[in-house]
Amino acid sequence: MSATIRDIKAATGLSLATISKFLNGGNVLPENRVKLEAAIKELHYEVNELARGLVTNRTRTIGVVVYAVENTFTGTLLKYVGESLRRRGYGMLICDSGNDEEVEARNIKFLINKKVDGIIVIPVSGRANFLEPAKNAGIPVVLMDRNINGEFDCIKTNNRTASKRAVEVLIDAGHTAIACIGSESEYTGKERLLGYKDAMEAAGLAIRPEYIKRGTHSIEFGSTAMQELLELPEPPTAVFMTNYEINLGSVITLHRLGISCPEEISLIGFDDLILSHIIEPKISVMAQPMKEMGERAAETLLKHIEDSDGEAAPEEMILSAKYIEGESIRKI
Amino acid sequence: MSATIRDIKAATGLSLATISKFLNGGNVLPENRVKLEAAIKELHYEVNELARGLVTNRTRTIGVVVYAVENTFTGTLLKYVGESLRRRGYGMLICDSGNDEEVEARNIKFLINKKVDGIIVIPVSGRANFLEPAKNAGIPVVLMDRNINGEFDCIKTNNRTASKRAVEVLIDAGHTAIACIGSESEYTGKERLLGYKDAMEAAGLAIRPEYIKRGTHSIEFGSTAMQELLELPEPPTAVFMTNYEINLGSVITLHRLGISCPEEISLIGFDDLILSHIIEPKISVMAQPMKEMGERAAETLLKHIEDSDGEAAPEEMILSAKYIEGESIRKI
DNA sequence: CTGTTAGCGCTTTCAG
DNA sequence: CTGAAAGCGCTAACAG
Repeated sequence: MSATIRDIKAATGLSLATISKFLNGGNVLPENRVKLEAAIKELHYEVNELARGLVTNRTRTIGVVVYAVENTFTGTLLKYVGESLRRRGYGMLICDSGNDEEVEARNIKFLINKKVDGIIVIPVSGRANFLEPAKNAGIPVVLMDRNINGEFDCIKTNNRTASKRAVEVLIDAGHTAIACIGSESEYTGKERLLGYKDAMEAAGLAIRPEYIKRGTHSIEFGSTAMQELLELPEPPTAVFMTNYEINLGSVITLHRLGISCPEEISLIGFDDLILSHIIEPKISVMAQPMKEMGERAAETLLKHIEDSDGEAAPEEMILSAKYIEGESIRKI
Repeated sequence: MSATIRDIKAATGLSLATISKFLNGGNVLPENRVKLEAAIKELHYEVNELARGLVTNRTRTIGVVVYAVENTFTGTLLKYVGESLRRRGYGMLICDSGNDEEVEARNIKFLINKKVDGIIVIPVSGRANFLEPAKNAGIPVVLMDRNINGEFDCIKTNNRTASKRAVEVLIDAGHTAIACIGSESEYTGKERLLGYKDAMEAAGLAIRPEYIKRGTHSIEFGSTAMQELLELPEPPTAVFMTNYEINLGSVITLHRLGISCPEEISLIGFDDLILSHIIEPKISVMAQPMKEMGERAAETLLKHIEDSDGEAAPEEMILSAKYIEGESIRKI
């Protein structure tokens, strides 16, 4: 169907080696350059990257595995990762795990078989064995957002510290009955809960078990957890919501029940994605530096690939989340 | 680095042909099957899809090019497309065009060079020449959401009819001063504006030029357009917002200016993505069948690939958007 | 059922 | 600067 280098050879009379050299930016005689350019245009020739990759053992393609593509957080990260990779001349092969660990494991194998030069993962959960095949194949891996066990490079934010800071904002506003809604299976959920406890303890406040809600990373859970908190005999006066989906779910419940924020309940959330700007009132949040995370992940991975620095010790890069003030916290 | 079929040969004593046959699901003697499985596990053998693709001329991979990955609409579509493809044994190679037509054109070439079996595109705009290379290479293409010029298969919704219906809902509620905010460069923007006009004309209502706002497909534009409408000497009593981003932008403005909906202004929007459920009040919308669109796109493309039906006439599949009632329309 | 052989389209020595 | 030849890892005849 499509033209090959042999068709170019037939059209120009040049040898395969010369054509290949030209395709890869090498020097050829001006007259040959003209002939080649004409033949390539004429025949709609495009390099077959399969063949090229087979011999060079490099595909200039990075696999990116995300736990859910439809998620705004991962979508935003993908955007920045993709931009960085493109700038460096790499393509991106995105795989969606659909929050399913089996699919995630298959995605990794798929990418290995496709001979990607490296893999970036925003993992579904905290189990790392699914990355074994990449390790065996010698393919560098960089994790984002959620760390696993220190075996791989990881770009993340100071989840625990930032969470402590978030809760301190509530405490500084005079709140003492502070609840926390978080995801239970993920790395970030665990870290952020620890930050919550850090702040409470540092302030000498009691941690009431009924104020800690843990469940899935979902709008649904955020919604029901908030409702349960409100139905307690002594509901909290402030809530720390530890991820974007929980921010959304919580706010849905408040709207549904007609509870006003910050008058009746104060909120602080995590992640400053578009929603935060549209919800009334504007929620105060700890914002993760999305662009920087994406860029750092791409750069770190490419450094490994291009320096092929064998077995460098895994690095953990921790970026700082920033406090963005909204109007969701009442001083008492 | 990784094991090849030759390593398996050395480990088992079998021939390349037998091993290949086994890898592709062929029958081998039970004892050989045992040997092969052991060797494969032992050596962490994984097929090199580059080599396989080179000889079979099929990669079982579909390229998907979207105008913006971080966009919830495309993310949702990607999710369903990906699920369908996986179910059929195909992988998905996602490329983000970042709303840039040059990047989009490069993405198509990238996918061709990677020898994908087919391409699904949610295009940036209405210019089709960027798909020429795919045509030349004989790679089937299916468009989603935005049609281009009838040269390719396309899965979309009844934008014009659905828009007419949306405006009729406003008219039926007694509104006559109805504005429309839409994107100007895209196929969907144009179609939806036509639907608006259809409804206005059918009802014998004047179409006031100052009530038609056209600009980019963005939250920013939705936001400023709504503001401009409100500042008119005679502001509209109802607004038809023709895409998701414009829904968001418009609502942000209302919130910022403290204008209440539906008391002071009535709204109807397009697309029922998560935001609609969190915004107060719940916006009435025309909802596109996201899952069906994704599935149909995948199925249509695979049919072309697997039947390799040469030059079948391009098909346009039109799905119906559904009216979802919210609380954003006041009867007058 | 198994083995031998040729070749997919490209890059890469190594000579010239 | 150019060319001839070998080979990346796999599949696909064809024989046996």
